[in-house]
Amino acid sequence: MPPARRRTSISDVARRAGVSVGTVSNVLNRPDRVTPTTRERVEAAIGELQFVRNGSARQLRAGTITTAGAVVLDVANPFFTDVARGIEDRLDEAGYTLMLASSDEQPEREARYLRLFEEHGVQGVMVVPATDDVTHLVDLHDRGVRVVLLDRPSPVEVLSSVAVDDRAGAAAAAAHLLDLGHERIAFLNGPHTIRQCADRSAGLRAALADAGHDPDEAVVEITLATLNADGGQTGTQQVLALADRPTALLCVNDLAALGALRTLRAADVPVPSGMAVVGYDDVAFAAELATPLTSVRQPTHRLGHRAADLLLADDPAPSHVTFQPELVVRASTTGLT
Amino acid sequence: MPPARRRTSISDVARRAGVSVGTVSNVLNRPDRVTPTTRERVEAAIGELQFVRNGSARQLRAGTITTAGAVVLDVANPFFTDVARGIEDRLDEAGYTLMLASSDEQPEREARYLRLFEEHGVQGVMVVPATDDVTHLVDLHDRGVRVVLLDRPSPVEVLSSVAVDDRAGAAAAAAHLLDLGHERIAFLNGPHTIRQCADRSAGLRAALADAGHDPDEAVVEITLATLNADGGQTGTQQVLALADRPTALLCVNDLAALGALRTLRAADVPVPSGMAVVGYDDVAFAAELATPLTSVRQPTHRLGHRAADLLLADDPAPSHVTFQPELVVRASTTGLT
DNA sequence: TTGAAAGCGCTAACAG
DNA sequence: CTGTTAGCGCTTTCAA
Repeated sequence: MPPARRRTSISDVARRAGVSVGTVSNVLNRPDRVTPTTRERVEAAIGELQFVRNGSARQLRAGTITTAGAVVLDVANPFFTDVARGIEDRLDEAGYTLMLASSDEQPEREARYLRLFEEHGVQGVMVVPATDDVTHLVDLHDRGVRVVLLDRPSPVEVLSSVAVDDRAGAAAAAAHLLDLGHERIAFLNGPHTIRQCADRSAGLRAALADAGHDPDEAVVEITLATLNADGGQTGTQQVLALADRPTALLCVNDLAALGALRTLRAADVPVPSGMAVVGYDDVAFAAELATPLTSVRQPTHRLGHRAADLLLADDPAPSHVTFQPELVVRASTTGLT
Repeated sequence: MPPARRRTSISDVARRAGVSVGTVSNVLNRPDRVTPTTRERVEAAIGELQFVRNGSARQLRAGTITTAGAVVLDVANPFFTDVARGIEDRLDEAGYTLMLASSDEQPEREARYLRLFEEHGVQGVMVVPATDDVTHLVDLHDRGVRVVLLDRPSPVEVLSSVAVDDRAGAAAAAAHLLDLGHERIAFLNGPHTIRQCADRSAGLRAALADAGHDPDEAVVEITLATLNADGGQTGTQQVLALADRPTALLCVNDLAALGALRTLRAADVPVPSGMAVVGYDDVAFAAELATPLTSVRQPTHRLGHRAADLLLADDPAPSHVTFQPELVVRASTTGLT
């Protein structure tokens, strides 16, 4: 940690150019209001001194900035980076900048970044909440920060949200597996404090119940410690150790499915004859795996784009957008190439 | 874009609690210097008013903050997110926060984010330069911002850098392909303005020359528009259209290799008998693909961790760290499972 | 067109 | 232990 440096300020520039600070500020913000001659002098001074505006001071006066923040569960998950990309693209059009952070599903980390963003006066935040409790987000909203819930429907009217129907996604996967004759399904899921996970669980059970099965019998749900390949690996090991082993495996995301496939291969369990596998998100590599992965596709880019839309909207009234997912069937369930 | 909101300030809190602003500041920063009774009163006021510190003002006084910025080429590339993860982990230990941005290999975008970071007084920046010219980074350094070059060796002594030996990586891939009898290699590379790409090209050619081949004959280099799966797909189509088709394909990263494999499969070109494929980065999914991918592994997490180390170092003297890559051989070159 | 000066919200030095 | 106050760098009236 180096010692605090003394940055050159607007008054250094003013002195150098032989003008007042007000004039420097003018060439910076309203160049037309200043004589070309003096402007050139000031610009020369800026160049020589390598002057860079102090954003904090600027913002302190202005109150807020053209920056938005996003907090997702895991930047290492392609699903979230694709969503972030959608956000960035939309923000870019409006001249806004995105600050991206990852909560790692930890509410404290989420809170920390949210606070950082708020303290620095962002226009708004888009967040995939790490927990079911959104009161802190409502508070944030009440303090004048635009809040858009990402990837999950808002439990409260006042917060905007852009989501994908998670019950439908899980139900589609369930229907497909039932079609193929599977009657016991293991679900490698995240904790139900994450709404998407709770919804997918509900969707899965509802679909099974509709088909005349007892969900408590038909579904073995395992809660993953981490929603990535390592989590999927550990979860799959647990499934394999089960006495009455299910014949199909639904994974909370494709990263977990990757871990599952790896584990099944190591255990010499053929896919799908020994165990059918369904992922979630349909990330880029899903189609290219050793066993191409059946997965629930979500409109990632549009999700992010739309969220940024709501963030930037002139009308502060909250909106709630829900997209529909789509099951993409591949060899990990059908065995067909 | 909502209108500027009036945030509640420290003086609002002071008024409410019936104390001075100095006292409020004290309970915020040095709680021990204030009587428990008044502290409670102030804390109550903070709670009632939902007060949130104004970071800009705070920082304006302090001069700089415990935040670092990182600009990578593409956040959607797992290689970079893994590096970012290494950075974050190290920064976290020191109580620092990371602001992550993606330049998309565009120098203007890189400059924009760098400026944003600098204006907001970050302690330092870690950047994977989008161009070969680093004078703007030297200037940044001269202005007192810590600069660490990520994933490429510094061309100037004064800038710290953390890199992986790109010539060695490409050379290892070349040696492996030569061993297998390949004498013509297509290289799906990025523009040479990106140093890593230039170095890998040089390493590849040098290795071939050392083995007695004429690099101009043995290597067909194709420059990708985008360093991802789409780029790899387009590049591979070009390779397949070549009159004297090479027998091996080296890709600038695993994303491009993913696109290559997809394209080869669509064209019914068997891997590796019709075309051997080597990736770069050895990302998580490389081992799980339909044809497990031979790839050059880089120590991503350590790379980021080390970069953050340099950023945080007490000693401002520049260091230059180079890691060695490691070729991981899989079926996409050997055909063995 | 340019300059002088107030003030954004906060922290820290100094008085009381 | 608490209050007063200067000042961080900038933008923006208001005067000249």
